[in-house]
Amino acid sequence: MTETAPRPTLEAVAARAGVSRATVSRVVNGGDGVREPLVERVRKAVEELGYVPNQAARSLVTRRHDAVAVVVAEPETRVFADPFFALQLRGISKELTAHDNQLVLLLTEGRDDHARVGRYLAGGHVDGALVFSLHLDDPLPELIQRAAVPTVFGGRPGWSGDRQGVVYVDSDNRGGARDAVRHLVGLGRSRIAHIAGALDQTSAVDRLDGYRDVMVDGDPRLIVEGDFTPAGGERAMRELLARCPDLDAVFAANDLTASGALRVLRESGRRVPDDVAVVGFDDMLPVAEQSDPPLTTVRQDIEEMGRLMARLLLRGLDRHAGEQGIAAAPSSVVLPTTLVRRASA
Amino acid sequence: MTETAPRPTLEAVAARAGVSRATVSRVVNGGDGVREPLVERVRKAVEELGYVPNQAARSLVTRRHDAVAVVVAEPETRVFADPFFALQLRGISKELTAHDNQLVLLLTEGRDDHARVGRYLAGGHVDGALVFSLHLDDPLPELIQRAAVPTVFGGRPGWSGDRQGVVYVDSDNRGGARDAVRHLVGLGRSRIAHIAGALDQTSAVDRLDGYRDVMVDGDPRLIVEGDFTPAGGERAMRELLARCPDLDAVFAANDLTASGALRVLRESGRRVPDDVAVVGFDDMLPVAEQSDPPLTTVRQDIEEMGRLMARLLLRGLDRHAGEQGIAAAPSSVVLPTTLVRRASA
DNA sequence: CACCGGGGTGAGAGCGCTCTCACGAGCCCG
DNA sequence: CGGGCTCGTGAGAGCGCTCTCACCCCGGTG
Repeated sequence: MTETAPRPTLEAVAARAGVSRATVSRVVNGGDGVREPLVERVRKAVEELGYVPNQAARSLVTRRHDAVAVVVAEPETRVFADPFFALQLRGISKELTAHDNQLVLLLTEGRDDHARVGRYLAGGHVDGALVFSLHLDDPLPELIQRAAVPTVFGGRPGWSGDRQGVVYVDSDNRGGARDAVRHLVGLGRSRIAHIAGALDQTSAVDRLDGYRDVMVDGDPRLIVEGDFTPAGGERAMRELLARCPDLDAVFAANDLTASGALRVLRESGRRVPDDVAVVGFDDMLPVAEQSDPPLTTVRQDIEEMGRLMARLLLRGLDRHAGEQGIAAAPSSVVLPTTLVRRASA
Repeated sequence: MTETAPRPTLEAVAARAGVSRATVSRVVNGGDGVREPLVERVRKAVEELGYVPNQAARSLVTRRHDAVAVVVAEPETRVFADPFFALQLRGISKELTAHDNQLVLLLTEGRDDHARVGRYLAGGHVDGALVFSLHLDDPLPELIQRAAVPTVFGGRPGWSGDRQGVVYVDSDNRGGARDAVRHLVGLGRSRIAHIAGALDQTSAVDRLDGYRDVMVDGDPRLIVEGDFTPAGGERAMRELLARCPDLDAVFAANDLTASGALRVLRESGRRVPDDVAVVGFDDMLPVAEQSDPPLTTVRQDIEEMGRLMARLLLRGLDRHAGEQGIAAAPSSVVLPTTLVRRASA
């Protein structure tokens, strides 16, 4: 809690180096077109004075902030129940750092906050935004569209790819689900149930679709909606067992759900994987690896998703600045998933 | 990815409202000392134009940014293995938002990043910093001290409270550990082991101290160092069983460690809690609640810790600005913990 | 040898805001 | 009824930086 000392300005550096402000500015910003001896002198002065450019002054004229907002809709309790969020953030952070951009974190919590975020983005405090908006009825995308800030979404937004110019990064939820179910089929299972996630989220819908892709003409009673939580998994599993005691496999929408299902299966006296094989989704380590038995699941490279989101955004930002030809606007990316085989299936 | 429109300036609002820039500025910043009719006119103009102040221009003159950096040392894999980090962040975010401050997230990863963070903080881009630095040998605190930025630490910093002016928020790790061990004693256990956390972190040291507070003259062979991970818990538990097969209770440094211990105990044929009672720490829900049996553990109010850190920092910032009397510099806070009884002990 | 051109450098005008002052009303008091 | 007050308002000077432009000094050319 110390008082901040007065910091040297460009002017001061210029005086010390015996050059003009303009020259110092040039050196500080790359040094192109300045002759070597001068560059050296300026560098020395910068060093000696411990000069650090004033970002506010710079932004004022450049209209650039080298900062990106990351918006996370809080009601996503899921976001806090697993390391998903943290990993993604790490990927984003790495990429932003590599390009000298700052990360401004905006966590929202209810309607009022949405307005706040909208105002902030519209306020032009950041160059772009990375938004996690997984619910179908989320008002955030709307606000962002109005704020006219370059944006990349994490996860396919609810209103689908219809609106033009919408860029997102997502895992191949549908393909991953297909792989999971196919794996179960390959194991000789035929009565394969699915505990879906909360179906107001695209990831849940996509995983369900993937399941259906494989289980064409499957028994609809084998599908129950969960909510991505262990408790939801338990509830759904009980219902499934009541409905179809003959099921021999379960594909759960995520690992948390699977862990709940596992518990109920154990209670009911079923052996996993002997009687019922179980596959999860996410490969959320503390859960998947520690569960009993360890969970076969679908892994998505979460950190890479984050990194990619940032990369896409920055690329888009460059386009605005550089205008180097018609570098196509970045388009959405869907990352592949991989099946991780453990003991449960 | 849309182009940002040119935004109205103070000047424009002034023109529309038929007043001077100064008056608009006054209204925008609270409206004190401006007569009602004018306030109204200005408000209307602001509304109609959709005016949002340019933060860069404002910062340039006020030297305030209304932004706080949150620095998280990445090597803390622990930080990403549980919702700890996310919860703390949520608490911080809430508090900052309530005071119209932005949250700039700085994740570090190795030495280079430390320098980067040091430069950033020294650059005066933010008004203060909240730093999570849990390792004893962390160079970050040093850098921060040099950057002369008001700072509040999350968790007691390694070099202890000796340096004056250091403010931190921590859980009562020692007290919580005492409660845990006393609970085991109350259960009639006497051969109580402790699997410590990584002892280069103050939280681990404090929990160990708490254990020792109760187990005075305890068998030193009952203490093994872990590393806060399930794998570490397994390893430590094996060693403990080999050393002291007669142990009847385990206090683990955190829930993850406890979950590893639980698995080894099960393997070894011990029943929990009948043969060996187990207590964890953190009350990290997905682990503590889902483990088998559910874990008795020590809960800390993580979100509150975050909120408190932010509050302390903002208060310190105010002091610098307001100078309202000798409002004592904020001092460190240690939050109480509570024992949560479940099935494992 | 005068001229032109180009690259390196400096001067200066803002970017949008806050804040200090000076100023002009009103008001109270003598 | 005039002199001081206060309160409300406007004018204007920066905050520290970037960027355009003019200038100057070269070397190469006609």
